Formats: sequence, C-alpha cells, structure tokens
Amino acid sequence: MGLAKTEIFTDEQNQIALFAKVFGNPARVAILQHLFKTNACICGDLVDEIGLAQPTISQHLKELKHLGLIKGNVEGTSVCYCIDPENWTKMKKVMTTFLNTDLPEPDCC
Amino acid sequence: MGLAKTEIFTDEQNQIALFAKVFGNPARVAILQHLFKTNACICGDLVDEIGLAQPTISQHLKELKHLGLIKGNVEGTSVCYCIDPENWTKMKKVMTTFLNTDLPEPDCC
DNA sequence: AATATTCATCGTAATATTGCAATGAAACGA
DNA sequence: TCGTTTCATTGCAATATTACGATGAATATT
Repeated sequence: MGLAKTEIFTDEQNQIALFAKVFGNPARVAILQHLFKTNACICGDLVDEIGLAQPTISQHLKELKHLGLIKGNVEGTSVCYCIDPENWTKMKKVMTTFLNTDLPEPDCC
Repeated sequence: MGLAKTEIFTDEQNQIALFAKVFGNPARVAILQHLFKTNACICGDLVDEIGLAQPTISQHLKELKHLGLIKGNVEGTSVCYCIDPENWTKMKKVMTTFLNTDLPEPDCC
C-alpha cells in the first residue's frame, strides 16, 4: 500500500493529515522557521543555512508551495520565498482547532 | 534514502516533525478525535468506527502510544485506550508555539 | 477442558518519502 | 556572446509507510 485510505475519512481529517504531513520533516520546519525569522524573503540562502543539497531544498520548497503555505517570487536569477499569510492563518485555524479539543477526563488509564 | 537527516536540525525542529508525522495520517487523526469524543476510553470499537482492519488500527494505536499521546489499559480481553492528558498538553505547547510564530510582513511575494 | 473473543505481532505487497548527482533553463555580467 | 549564477527538474537508490491476512497470546465463557 503506502497510501492512506482517504475515502474513509472526513475532509477535515484528511486536511489535518495533509497539513501535518508537510510539517513531518525537520527540513521543512527549518525552512519555515527561517522564513519567519528573516521576514524579508529568502532564496538560496536556505541551502547555506540548512545543510542540505540544493535539489533537496528545492523539492521541499515545492511541497510547501504546493500546499500554499509559501509563495515564490522570481527576481532575476534568484527566487524569493516567503510565508503566505492568508493560507498560513487558515492552516493554523484548522490545526489549532484539532489540537485544542477539550481534554476529557480519562475513565480508565 | 527515505529518512530525514535529523543530526542537522535542532531538537525542537525534530520534535515538531515527530509530532506532526504522527498526525500525518487521517486514520490516526480519526482515532484521536474518537478518543476525545468518547471520553470513556475505547478499544476495538475503533475498528468498527473507522473502516480499517484490526491490525491496521492496532498498529496506529502503537505509534500513538509510542509517542506518549495515548495510554492503553488492559481490561480482561479488551484493551482500553485514552488520551494521555499530560503529554498531549506538552505536545500542544510545542506545536502551537511553532504555529503561532508571528507572521512577518512579506517583503516581496 | 474446549471454544470464543479481543488484541498484538509477523510477514508481505504496494507505494511514498528522502536526499543527491547530473542536467536544464533562465537571467545576469563581462 | 560566453560564461556564471541561481534555481528547477529528472532519475535514482535507500528506506519508510500503509494496509492487510495469517497467526499467536491472553482472558473470558460455556
């Protein structure tokens, strides 16, 4: 298999899983944190900052972009990336709603 | 490869990635949501609720347990699972800190 | 004791993910 | 124009993930 049975689950559950999956790699977390830190957008500095090869970073950026969490802007030969505030906020809403579910009183464990 | 170069990243980044990875499958999201809903703990009802085979559910429960997000309690032939409130709170803190990073004013895109 | 129920574990097939070297494509500078 | 820089894409090898059938272990029921 290797792929989840998404038909079985609600849109919300699948959406949470999709967002979470993109955070499930430390390189992508590092990229996002760096984009947050340098509110000026970044390009190939990420390759220097993070210790991964350029194609690897490029691939991670592609996934983040595909989910809409970042935007890319071509500036001559270099490309400038930054957080997409709107989509980030939407994602945050979905994730925090899930994370903030009220903790029930455990009945057994 | 297939595995992330964790040595390169900070503990925080790796921890975020580990937590996120466990949410990166809709089945595990569904399991957790069900455990939240029925604050009484659940066992094999999850197999009926979610449409996956028993070994599959069992494997997902194992991963959630391994991360400490849920606890299991043997009661006769059945096993009762529930959220681990302490670890859930700890996880929530890590994740929300990451998600709530202040949005910078985008400079380019 | 024999059977049934409940869950975990093992083994396996199909697919996904991660990371990189090699190569392209586009824009810039000399 | 020619080389340089910057980034994307392709192709690949190693490993991880997902889901399931078959089986096992433990307790309960009869």
